[in-house]
Amino acid sequence: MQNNPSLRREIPEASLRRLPIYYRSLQGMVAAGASRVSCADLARVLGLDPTQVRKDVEMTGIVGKPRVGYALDELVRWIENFLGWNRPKDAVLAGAGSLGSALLGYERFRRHGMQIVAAFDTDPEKIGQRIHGREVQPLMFLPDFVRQHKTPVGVIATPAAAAQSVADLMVSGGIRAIWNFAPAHIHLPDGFILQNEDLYHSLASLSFKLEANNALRR
Amino acid sequence: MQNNPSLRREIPEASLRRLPIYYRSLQGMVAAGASRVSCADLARVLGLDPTQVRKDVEMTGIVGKPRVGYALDELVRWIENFLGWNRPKDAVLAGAGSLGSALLGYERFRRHGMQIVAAFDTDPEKIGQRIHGREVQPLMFLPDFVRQHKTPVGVIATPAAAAQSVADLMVSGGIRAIWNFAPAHIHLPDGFILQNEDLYHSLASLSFKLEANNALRR
DNA sequence: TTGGAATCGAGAAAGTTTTCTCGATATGCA
DNA sequence: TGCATATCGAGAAAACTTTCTCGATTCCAA
Repeated sequence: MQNNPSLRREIPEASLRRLPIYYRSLQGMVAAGASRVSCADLARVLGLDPTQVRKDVEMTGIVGKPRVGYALDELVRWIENFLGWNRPKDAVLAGAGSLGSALLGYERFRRHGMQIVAAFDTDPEKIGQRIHGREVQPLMFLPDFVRQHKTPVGVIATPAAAAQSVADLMVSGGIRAIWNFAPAHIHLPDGFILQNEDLYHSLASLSFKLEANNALRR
Repeated sequence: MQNNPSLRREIPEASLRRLPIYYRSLQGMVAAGASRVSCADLARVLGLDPTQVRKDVEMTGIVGKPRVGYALDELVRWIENFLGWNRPKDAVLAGAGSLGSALLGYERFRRHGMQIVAAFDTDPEKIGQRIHGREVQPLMFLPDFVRQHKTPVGVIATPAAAAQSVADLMVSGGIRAIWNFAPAHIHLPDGFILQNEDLYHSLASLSFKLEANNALRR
């Protein structure tokens, strides 16, 4: 089960986002006591196209048996390994508001490739508080922390106005990837990884579909 | 500025998700005192392809002037109208944990097509509490509330295990769209709108890219 | 008034993702 | 053992999205 970097290029984003769905279903099947699974099974449960599932699953590098499918536990491990979920990366959090606090409480991130090891904020009220076991530190300490601990990931849960400067701070400390929850466009130098988690994107999609649905009903 | 339902079909999801990005940039430009904007301007600021921006903007139905672009305030209004962000829909929240509480605090949802008007939970500790001005009610009251107020949207911020049953409850009350924050696959009858907001999707993408990046550095 | 430059709008081309099709192979049953 | 069936794996086709190209229009400056 090796990761050939040359094979790891050119993976469709859409496939990447479907793997967690499979992963979750598979874990449910494990819990239900199953030991083998086929792409057709997965597709049936999730309402997806079987071929699409197969293509996605093939990406991980696993080889199945015709007429049988895959060994359930093996497929789970291949997905974990493919996504790097079995090698959790450290992350720092900027912004300990309600969203940031909620993120700090998500212990399960650890089993999905990430653990938040420190939290930072500018609010004197928040600094020094402990949230889910981590003490909130002054934001200005963030770059040093990242530098010393070689933290690869930064999570931004600040107001939009602060997002870019926080990102710059993270970059200055040597972070390599940013998970941005602030509703703001962030610019990073080339080679840095940016993952935006913008609720307003979903809200746009949801709102539009609802309007279209309204129109249909008239 | 009318919404022709026949024109509102077949909008690429990707375009729908880019509109909020434009919207935000445009508001920044308004704040900066600009009065006109071209697709080229937007593309430059956001690092996107100008043609793509133009195609997306055209979807809203706005007509621009060659050599000039669009009137800034007009474009903002067209996007709002296209997405339905100027006609906020009521929503009920199920699950008043840390994420649910954070969502209740997002007053800005109202300007983006949605307002959470009530919160529900099963935890006796939480029931009766006021969170950001709304009292948490017993989950079993949700269907009646939805029925009486004709609430179109349900937000699920419960643990994964409860997600499907909460969704069924919402459907039974006559909800039409569900915004699901629980990491669970939800099945809805045909015709219902489901928007999944799954942090693990992003985590998969982020983690994978980081691994690929690691591989490059070796 | 006229020429040049910038932009829109629309259609064509290229690229990407999803779906279809088919051959190979393993399993279970007669 | 031999046959029917389910599934993988791979390549082709179809659908969709993004990017390219070009003509039409408007503004600005000479």
